[in-house]
Amino acid sequence: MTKAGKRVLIVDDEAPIREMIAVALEMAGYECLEAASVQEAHSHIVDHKPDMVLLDWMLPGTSGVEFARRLKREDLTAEMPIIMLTAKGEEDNKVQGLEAGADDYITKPFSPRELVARLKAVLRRATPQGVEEPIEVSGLMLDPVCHRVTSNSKPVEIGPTEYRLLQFFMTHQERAYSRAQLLDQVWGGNVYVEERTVDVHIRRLRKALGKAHEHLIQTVRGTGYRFSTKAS
Amino acid sequence: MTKAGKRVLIVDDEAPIREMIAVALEMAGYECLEAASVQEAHSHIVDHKPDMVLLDWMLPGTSGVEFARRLKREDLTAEMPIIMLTAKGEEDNKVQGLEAGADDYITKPFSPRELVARLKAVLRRATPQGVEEPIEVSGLMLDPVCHRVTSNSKPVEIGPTEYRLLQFFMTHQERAYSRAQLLDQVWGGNVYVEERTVDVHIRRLRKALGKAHEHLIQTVRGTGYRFSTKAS
DNA sequence: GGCCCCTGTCACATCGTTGTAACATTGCAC
DNA sequence: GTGCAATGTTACAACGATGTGACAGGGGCC
Repeated sequence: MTKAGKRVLIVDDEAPIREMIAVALEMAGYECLEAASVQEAHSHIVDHKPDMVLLDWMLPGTSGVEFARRLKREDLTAEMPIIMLTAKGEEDNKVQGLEAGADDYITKPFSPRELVARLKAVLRRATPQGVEEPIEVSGLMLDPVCHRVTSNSKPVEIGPTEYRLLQFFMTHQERAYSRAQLLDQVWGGNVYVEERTVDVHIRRLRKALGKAHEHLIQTVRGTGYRFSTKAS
Repeated sequence: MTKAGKRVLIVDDEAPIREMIAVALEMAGYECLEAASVQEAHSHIVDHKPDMVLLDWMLPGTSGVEFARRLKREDLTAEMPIIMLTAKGEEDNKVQGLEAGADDYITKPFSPRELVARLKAVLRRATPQGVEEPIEVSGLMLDPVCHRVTSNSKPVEIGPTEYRLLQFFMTHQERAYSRAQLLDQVWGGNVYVEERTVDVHIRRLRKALGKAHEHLIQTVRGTGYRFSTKAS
């Protein structure tokens, strides 16, 4: 859900440059949107809600800085990180760019590696490290910060998928979910796996939780599964 | 200790620039020291133990880079964050500056806002100064003052990077960190290295700690690493 | 210059995880 | 009880993530 590529909007009026950037980013696992103009960029933003924007300094019509400023002013987009791209020699613009609210600033030419590294850094800082509180249910505890699960204080060994599954259940208790819903929420929307795979992971999770807590994961016959403290 | 403004030492031979920076920083709640030369800077450092140094590239006598290198080499000042200031067009020096041990790098002209932002970022990353107590965990001890690590009283030979990595872990126990976060915190946000590099240094650290303590550094599959005394 | 240490990266080895299929069991409808 | 569908359980091969050793470049030191 989070690890699955973030969406990056590339705004540049030169198609080859956009393309080059897009290729680099896609290889790094990002999903790319491209826009040649401010107008196009804006509609992309509205339609697809990208996680961040790569914005060229030079754009036909409204300039990049101006656009950045506008994005930062609107509530909807104020939190969206922006990296500005500029040709070498326009160094003076740097200050303007950062003051317009850009989160970082890259001078062309740049290596794909540098781009990806900076992009990662910016995304990392922008992603609110929400105050992740541990969740505890009758002796079963999941601590997102430590990335650890304990059953009556004893550590529980589970793989990443089981961890996400359990986390989802513990944050959505008492409600039944179909296998399809679980695949959506835990695996991520755009993967194709058999629904029966869910059963197997449920089994693994139950086994890992042991007799002490396996009953918390209940089968809802004909529908799916439910995490509940009440007896079924 | 933290709430009260941090002390920042400004080293630049041009008084007006020092003044401008000082005003900006004081408005942001920092306490400023000024030095026009390396000698003056050095005595300020000895006398007042600033929390960080803003260092101009061009200085009479010893150059800024050289001074930075010297600071990083001496135990007393090795942990002190440095931000280098440079005039426009000396972009190439950037690499030199960072390699000399600077934590960040700002090109003149810069906005006060940028300066304060970067300074905050660097300070945030910096290990909390002040009373540097040795940290001890089940026979593994790290003494920041002596810059030394011992495992059951036997000295542990590690390089600078492994030392910083271990120090970070020991001051942030139990919590899981991604490779990206470790790069941010231990390497500094402005270097671009492969994430797998973290694995290699983890390996070197584990090897150096030996069987007695290597288990303290735990792999969190699919996520990163964690320093913990509890079994995984 | 020559030596040594540290660093970042690569290639390869190893290990854990994952999805699927095959088979066993359960529960429900009749 | 019988039959059928849904679910539980196990085994396994492929894949991805991590461990590991080796290497080249750079800088400090003499």
